[in-house]
Amino acid sequence: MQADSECCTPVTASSLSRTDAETIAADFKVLADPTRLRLLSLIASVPEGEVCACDLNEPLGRSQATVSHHLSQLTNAGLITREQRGKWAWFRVAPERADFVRSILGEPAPVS
Amino acid sequence: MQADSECCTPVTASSLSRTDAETIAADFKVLADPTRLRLLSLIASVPEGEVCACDLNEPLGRSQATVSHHLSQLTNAGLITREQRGKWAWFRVAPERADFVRSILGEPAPVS
DNA sequence: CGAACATATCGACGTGTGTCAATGTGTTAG
DNA sequence: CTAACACATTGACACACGTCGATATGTTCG
Repeated sequence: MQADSECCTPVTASSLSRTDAETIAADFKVLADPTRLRLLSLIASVPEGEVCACDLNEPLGRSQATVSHHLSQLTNAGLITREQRGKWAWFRVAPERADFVRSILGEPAPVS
Repeated sequence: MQADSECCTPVTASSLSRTDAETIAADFKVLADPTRLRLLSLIASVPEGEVCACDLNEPLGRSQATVSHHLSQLTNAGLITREQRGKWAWFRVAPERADFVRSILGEPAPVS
């Protein structure tokens, strides 16, 4: 792995396990899509705190099926919550994640 | 887009632009891969502060080509820096990003 | 120069995923 | 009950991307 000169350091220190890395990567993967970020931004920006899915299709320019798919992903990740009310589904940013979501949508670089 | 009942809120508030969303998503995409996270973790965990690429192939269990590819992505994203020293390439966590990187690798959920 | 080595790049492959049209499920209105 | 509507699910498709073997680039040493 190395020749004979003064290279290298052993890398003995503890690092992420395969499973931990996969868990963290999965969390980031949810945020790594522009449509999902805009969806999250739309939900977070509404003053009432909640939006029904019927108002999310048009501003995103995506089909109803695609928006529904992304809403599921965001819900499964625990970033938003879903509440069925009559024939409409209402979404809001998960309270525990509100600060995190706000910090993400603020600046170009993640968290910074 | 809606029937006649009391649904829905206009969603007039400002949200992410398409280009902003793409920029942020690209940043997260770099962090959304287990191998890249473990690579970042290895570099961040070495006490000397820098590691040469020759010590990163074996602990990751990936080919030299794959590790090199991921190192390029992390470098392009500004998360690590690369310094050619002789025939070896040395990598360290970018100083400006050190706090951010540490916060990521600490807990299962991103930033929390 | 030429050999040995470290790293980057290339080409190819398999898999994952964002997208949509079509269809299914459940709710409300008449 | 039936029609209309809101939303979820399915199947298919295109494309992005992680991965590797092979090869290219660049460095050191004799």
